[in-house]
Amino acid sequence: MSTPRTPLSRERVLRTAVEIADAEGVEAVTMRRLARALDAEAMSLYHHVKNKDDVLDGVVDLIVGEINEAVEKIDAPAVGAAWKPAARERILTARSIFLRHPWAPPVFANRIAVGFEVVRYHDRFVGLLHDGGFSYDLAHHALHALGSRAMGFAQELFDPGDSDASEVPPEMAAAVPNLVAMLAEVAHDDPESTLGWCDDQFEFEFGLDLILDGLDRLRPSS
Amino acid sequence: MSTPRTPLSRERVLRTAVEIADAEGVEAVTMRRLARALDAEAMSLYHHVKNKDDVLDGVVDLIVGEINEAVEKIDAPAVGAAWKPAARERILTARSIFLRHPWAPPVFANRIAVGFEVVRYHDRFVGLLHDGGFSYDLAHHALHALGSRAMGFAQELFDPGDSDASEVPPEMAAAVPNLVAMLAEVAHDDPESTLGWCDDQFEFEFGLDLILDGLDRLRPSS
DNA sequence: ACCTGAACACCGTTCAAGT
DNA sequence: ACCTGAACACCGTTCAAGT
Repeated sequence: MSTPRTPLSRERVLRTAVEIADAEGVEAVTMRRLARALDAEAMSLYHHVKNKDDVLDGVVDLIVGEINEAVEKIDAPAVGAAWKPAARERILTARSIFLRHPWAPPVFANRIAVGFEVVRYHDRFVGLLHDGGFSYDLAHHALHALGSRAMGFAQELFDPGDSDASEVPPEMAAAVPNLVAMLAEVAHDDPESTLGWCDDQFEFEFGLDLILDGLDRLRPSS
Repeated sequence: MSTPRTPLSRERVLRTAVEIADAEGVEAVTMRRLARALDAEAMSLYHHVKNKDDVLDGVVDLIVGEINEAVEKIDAPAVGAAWKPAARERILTARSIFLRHPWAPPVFANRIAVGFEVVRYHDRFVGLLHDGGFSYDLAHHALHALGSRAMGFAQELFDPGDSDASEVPPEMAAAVPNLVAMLAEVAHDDPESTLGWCDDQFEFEFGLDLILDGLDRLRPSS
């Protein structure tokens, strides 16, 4: 009667979690919902993952695994000044993976535990910087300066360009004259930003290049 | 018998929420816990706040209110090249407020709705940039490039300097040789980072100066 | 108007029991 | 070993009722 179910496994649980999040958002990923998608009971999951936090940690590492696969494929040796376009390409490739999982950045931001794939990504990035002439000390500062940008996404508090100058209520407009003036001048024609609450492509690249250029200037023997 | 209770109000609810978060962390801020601290029932809160999201939004704005108060106090007119030290001081002052509320950055990162104080902070910042010679267009890019740094905190994915080279397990060490080499060289003597999962002071200022310097270079008539 | 108790519809997770 | 049902201790929130 019942088809032979494929057995549960950590791998399968995590992949299913990503599928649910892609389709319905992260908030839809509950232990009960996850179990239902796997045709099992919620409590069965606990034999393959420690708890819900473990699920989210695993999901993060799964996605960074995707990123590592894509990024290490394009890897060409880059010495000296070539570090910058190489780093840029890595980062924009990483970003392209996030565009398929727009719910992921906020989840990443809230994780404390770092999995192997995240460590691996940063290891390769440090290698790239070092080949480019960075001391390990400067490479360390570079990672901090880039923050989440090193992995392809920016976390922004709010997008002042999202609103229209004409839609600011008058009593508020008087209190924030500079923003109103800015909005009047900045035509924001892109229909929507690409990574949800995050950034859009142009602003991401603007900020990225600003930092990469700054780092290049600090690079010894440049 | 019972002392005359001060009546509930949105203000009082939000202030209490901040107190609880300061003392026990944000996860302790539940409607029931909040009500108990106010000597009321959970359901009474709903007459003063719309729901829990509204509480968190309000808490964010309350803290940015603190920041605005501190930041606008130190405001000296800064035209031309003086924009940079002025922006730097604003941002580091904002940061000092966050040091009193280390639980706040992750909460900020997850909010979508932006309150008046957040808008006001950015309005003044845009004004400062404009007085410094930035076009509104460049000021807009600058806000995006700075992201949360404009308000005084950086969100980092993980701190590679947090671990010790000697404590990396051998089988992992072989897989991430660059990080091991970096950790061996980078002596991390600061006892702990200042903003929880975030950044420490030196790295924050390093990244901040990198961006401010880059922006200054793009500034017209510099 | 402001406040309340009981109840509802969810969570993640523990436990003792099944195969 | 792997899986399960019932139950526990929480959530945020609705509702009808109190003053």
